[in-house]
Amino acid sequence: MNEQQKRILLVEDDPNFGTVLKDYLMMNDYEVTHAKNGMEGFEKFKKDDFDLCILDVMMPYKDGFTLAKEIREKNTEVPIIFLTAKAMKEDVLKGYKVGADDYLNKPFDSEVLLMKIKAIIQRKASDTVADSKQFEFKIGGFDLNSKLRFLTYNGGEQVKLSPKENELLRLLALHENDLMPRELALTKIWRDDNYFTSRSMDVYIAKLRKYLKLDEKVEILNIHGEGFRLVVNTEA
Amino acid sequence: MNEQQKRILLVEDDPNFGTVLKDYLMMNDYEVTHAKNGMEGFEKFKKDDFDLCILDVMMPYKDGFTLAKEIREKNTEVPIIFLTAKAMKEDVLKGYKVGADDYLNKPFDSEVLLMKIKAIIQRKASDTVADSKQFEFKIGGFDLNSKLRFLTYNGGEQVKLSPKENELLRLLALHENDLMPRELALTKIWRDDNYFTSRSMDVYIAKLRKYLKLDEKVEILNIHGEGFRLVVNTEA
DNA sequence: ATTTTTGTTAATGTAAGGTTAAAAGCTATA
DNA sequence: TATAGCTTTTAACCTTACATTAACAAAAAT
Repeated sequence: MNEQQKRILLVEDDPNFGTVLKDYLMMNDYEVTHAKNGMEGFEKFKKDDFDLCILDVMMPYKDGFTLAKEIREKNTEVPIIFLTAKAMKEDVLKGYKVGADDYLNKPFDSEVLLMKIKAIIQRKASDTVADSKQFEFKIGGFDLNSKLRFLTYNGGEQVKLSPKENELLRLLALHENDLMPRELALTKIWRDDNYFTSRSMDVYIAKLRKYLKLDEKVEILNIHGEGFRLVVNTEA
Repeated sequence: MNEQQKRILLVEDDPNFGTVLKDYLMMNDYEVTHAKNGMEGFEKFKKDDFDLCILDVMMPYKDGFTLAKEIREKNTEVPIIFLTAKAMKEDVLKGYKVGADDYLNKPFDSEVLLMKIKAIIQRKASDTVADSKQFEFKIGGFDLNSKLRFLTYNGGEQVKLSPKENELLRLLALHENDLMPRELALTKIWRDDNYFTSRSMDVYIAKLRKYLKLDEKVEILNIHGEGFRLVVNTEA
């Protein structure tokens, strides 16, 4: 077998620590690009295609969170790990809002980092692959253009979708006729899973159902405790 | 929300360390059964269904390797992690021969353990799904889709099943025409075996019988004191 | 005959989901 | 910086879905 080497963008301003970490990761079969600050990090990010970003939070010019936000604007998928100088709850929260997949307090055990990297990359690999690039869907009489965020019924009028509406419907469409687990939507779209985000999602389901009412063959079913299922009934 | 809690069997004779570790794992959303020695460990293993076993190697009466061997005889799948007092190559090898999935030298970083657990459980999950988890069954004129939790009769309308209904019917289907022991359903589905859960199960049997009435060739028979048997009569 | 086990229906309590509306966040633009 | 126009979250209230327990009848075992 032999998966191809995974590519990591490491943004770390401390030259000693940065080089050591880079070498360590390379020894563990990752291809590592090391940027010395946020600016450089973003440049390198745009130029290349990474499987994971490891960002130091404390950096001159451009801190890790700001960089992460910029990266997220370009790419909503790539996993991000933050390195923080010490446990700072505020920061951690802020990090999660940007869509961090994990964070680590320096100094950290390098083996822990390695395990996290493995877990994260593997997780992403199993979700994403084919999915991540599909933006147009036929759903019964509807056409969803997920890039431009609109829904048309029988070529007629276009309904504009909000970002969340759009992502949720897209996720449902990707799993048409199959279970779309609640948890999946929450982690992929809301990047958080708690009572309120879950209720928020229910609100969006209600909105989507309203849009989809035009075609009575299309419906969103609930699977209690599991998630939702977008079905398109074939028969009359 | 969400995946169900994973169950860990922890066999560790040092009471202090054992309790601390148990608490730590429980804080991280695992359900932990703690056994204080190999004997007890094996008893608990037989009674329940675990997703992972963590075995201390050094234990009085029955060491971890011996226990692992016994466990393997009952179950070739369940992942096993060994805790060894210190790096001992010999032992490690011996462990792998028994089919250990990993080992850790005490003292170890608890976060590392956590990551290993996650990785191992996930890996198993992804192996297993396809094979051992069968989700579609034909039962006479019925089709059971156990993933989406519905039952159709002759391609007609879909009846939604509750989680318990679904799991119970699936278990019966897995043993079609054969005895499905009461105790099996109780430990696998209810994860508990007492008067009330047993009565609860009877209620579910009644519910399933109601659904299955549509096809008079399909029935659930009781084997007094033993369990139930899902039969599909072939002749007219 | 009488004690256990099972069959079945109904009642109860709790959790999850459906829906709408109000509040809070954003962003752009005046 | 105020404001208009959106998006998203939170709140509230209601309905449905589930699992358990109770209650009583029937069947099987002793």
